[in-house]
Amino acid sequence: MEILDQTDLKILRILQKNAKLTTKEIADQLHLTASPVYERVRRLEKKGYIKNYVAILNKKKLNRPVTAICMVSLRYHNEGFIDTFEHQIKELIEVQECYHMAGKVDFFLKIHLESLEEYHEFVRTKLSKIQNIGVLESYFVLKEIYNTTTIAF
Amino acid sequence: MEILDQTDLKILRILQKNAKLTTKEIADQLHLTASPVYERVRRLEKKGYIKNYVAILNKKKLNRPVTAICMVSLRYHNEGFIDTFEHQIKELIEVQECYHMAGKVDFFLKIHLESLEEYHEFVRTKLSKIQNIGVLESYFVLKEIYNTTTIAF
DNA sequence: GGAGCTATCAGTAAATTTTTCTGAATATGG
DNA sequence: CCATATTCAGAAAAATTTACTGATAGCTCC
Repeated sequence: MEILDQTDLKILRILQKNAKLTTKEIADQLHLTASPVYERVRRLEKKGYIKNYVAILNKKKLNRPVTAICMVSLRYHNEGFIDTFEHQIKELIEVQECYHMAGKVDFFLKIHLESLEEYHEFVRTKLSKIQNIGVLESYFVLKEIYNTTTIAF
Repeated sequence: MEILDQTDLKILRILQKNAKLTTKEIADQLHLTASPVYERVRRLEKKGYIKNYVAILNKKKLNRPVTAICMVSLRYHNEGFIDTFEHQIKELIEVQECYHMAGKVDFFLKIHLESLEEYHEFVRTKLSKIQNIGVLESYFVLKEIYNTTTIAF
């Protein structure tokens, strides 16, 4: 299987919305029996189309109501500096996402915290300890309008 | 159960990394049997600590290798305009996340696409059709350094 | 058009997991 | 110290997963 057919795509669309459906339930939606659905899911996992299965938790109930976005620019852009930055960012447990960007900022971070005070502490004791940061711009989420893990295809 | 004990927190930490573990496997990690773990998971779902279970797919294999970040500012900030914007954004299937921000930009979007050309088309035929957009800044992800759905707690 | 090959599917049965229930042990609070 | 509530282990039933078999359809090359 090098290319996916419509059935494979449908299965992926279903699973990225709800991974707790049984193969039988998926099969019913696709007018198939459980066997082919089971085999296709296994194949999609093995081939790497499905990276993993996760539970999505309620941030607010777990006392992480603050989401901050950080735009970071480095002072120097040697390869070594960039790699070092990447390594150090991965150590910070508050960071959920980090991207190396094209444009006027170098890195983009999404961070989940308990409070604005904790953000202050995060910047003071962790981010600012990282060498070579030039510019740091902070933004805060007022309201989550839309947030999904699915991709459209 | 109004408050979570350490066992509940451990279960949540495990499930947000791997939702395919059996209750038995989780129980072994916690030195318990399957029954209490099963009951706790059910309770955590029911109480809303677990929002849902999803499969995380491989964007690149599904031909969505381009991630763009959009910063949007509105021209006018009446309540009606903001609500309208929110509604219209939710219709755009390319948008995976949208946040209303505090600061010099109003909205933050994360978008997954097939190519840079498709981004051009997305802005031309969809974003620019939304009324009242003042400033639009685009950034592109060069490299995904870190990207998880987990939160630290 | 037909033989041979491949891919996909349905059906079945065993293995595993989920789910429910019961009773024991431990903590809690008057 | 007793009564109550909570949490847990264990067992058994229900459901699902997993592996296997054979049938069918589509495709390719003669």
